[in-house]
Amino acid sequence: MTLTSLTRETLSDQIARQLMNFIVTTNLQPGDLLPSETKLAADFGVSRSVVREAMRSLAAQGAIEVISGKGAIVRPVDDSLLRIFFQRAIEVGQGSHVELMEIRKPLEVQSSALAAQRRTAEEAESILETVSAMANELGNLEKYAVLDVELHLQIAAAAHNQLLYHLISSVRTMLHNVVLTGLQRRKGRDQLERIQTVHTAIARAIEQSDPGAARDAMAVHFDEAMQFINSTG
Amino acid sequence: MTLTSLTRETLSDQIARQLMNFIVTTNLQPGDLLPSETKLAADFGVSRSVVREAMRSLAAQGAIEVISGKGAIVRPVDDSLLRIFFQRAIEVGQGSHVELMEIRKPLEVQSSALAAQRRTAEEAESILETVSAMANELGNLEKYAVLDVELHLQIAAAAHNQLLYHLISSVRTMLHNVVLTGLQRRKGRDQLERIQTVHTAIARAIEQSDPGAARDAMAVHFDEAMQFINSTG
DNA sequence: ACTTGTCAAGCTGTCAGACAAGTTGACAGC
DNA sequence: GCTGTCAACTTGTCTGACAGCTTGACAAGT
Repeated sequence: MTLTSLTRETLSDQIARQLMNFIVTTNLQPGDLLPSETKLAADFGVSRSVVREAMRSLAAQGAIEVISGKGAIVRPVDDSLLRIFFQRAIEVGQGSHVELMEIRKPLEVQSSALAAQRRTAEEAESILETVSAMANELGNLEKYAVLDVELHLQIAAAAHNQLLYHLISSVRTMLHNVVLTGLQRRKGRDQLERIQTVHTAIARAIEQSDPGAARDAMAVHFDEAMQFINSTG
Repeated sequence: MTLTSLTRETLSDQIARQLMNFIVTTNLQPGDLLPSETKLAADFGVSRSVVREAMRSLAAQGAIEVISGKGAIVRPVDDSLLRIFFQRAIEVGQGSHVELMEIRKPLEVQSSALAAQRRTAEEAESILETVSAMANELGNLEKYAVLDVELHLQIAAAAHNQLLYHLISSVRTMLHNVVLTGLQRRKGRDQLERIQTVHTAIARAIEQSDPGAARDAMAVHFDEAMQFINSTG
């Protein structure tokens, strides 16, 4: 017989669970208002403190947002939880920016391949537009960086995989400074033009529904980016 | 001039942030005890309720664990936040098991390649041991499934990328039932032997420090797995 | 018709104080 | 050495209170 330490579930934990369940089963949509703390406390037969602590849990997990004087509204699923995870892991030294890049590469490669398979005509067009807009900003690093984010997210969106999108988006956010540094190291116009060439290849492969080519081009893109991030000095 | 809606930060949010900061800067390790709620309330000059709500936030994010009658201890970084994210995304219909598989594949492929580059001698050996242990359980699906999880996690550990490890571990947990179903569809002994062959190829490539071969073998493994998951009936 | 001022009702944020229940360590008794 | 008891400290929950914010209704003034 094996023994396992037992823990009574606290009231607020139970209520947090029930509230989450309530949101899902009654199909509450982002923006919808939850009952007030007083009412919930009465319904559950507990004090307001307990309900408040339950809501604090859900708010900390990004499931709801509590607005003072108004109430608690349901929040859409976004990448905030992922960002908290990555942030904390790095803070505590359980992860690094290099590790993030090692995750980001295969995800973006997959994103590129899926986009080539699933992109709508509109998505393909707007990706090509972004790439040509970037061609005009080779002299403006800041604008180029902004468009670069946009491009990668457009591709991720065209992959039509929301989990993948959130992952890429959150990892990208964490790496923002690293990417910028990498770009700055390639200040030379010829270097930026090389990036532009690869970007074009990716976009074209997606537009031509060629997953293999899209995958390869994105892989090249990341291998080259890695070089400039690692080149110290 | 652009206007932006402003929000006062609540006391508990401030305290949650400061507490997290305190944990990191004073280098508290998992298991270490935080000051008591009463003491913190006194130190911060606020009521105990506020401190409690702050701790509830951190507990919901898995940063600490509050034990009744004892105190709050620091928790190690694990994949609980990731699991909450995936769980919620799927509950709300913002994600699916297919999407999870599409994420899992590139991550495990990368994991396999990195493991081939970085595995220690001990890791290579224990991976090979697991594979040969699986060879003896071809008739026992349950045991085989348990060892399968172990193998993939051993490989992820050998990749020496903790973020990647947590991601793979959490995605795998979410897919547990799907994987089991996939295995059951391959009940035929010859089918399981095919899996075993590929597993062996992966392990051998890792042992021989051949990232390319490891990558390819893992990709094949997932492509074949996908077939049996998708084959309805 | 449209803005403005005011007010009441309801909500969240915070406080103080209380008691129950769990944990721990010290210590006496066997 | 083991056990039972007790005191000190901790978290869990409750109650009642008040400040500050949000919203909607409504009257007053243009």
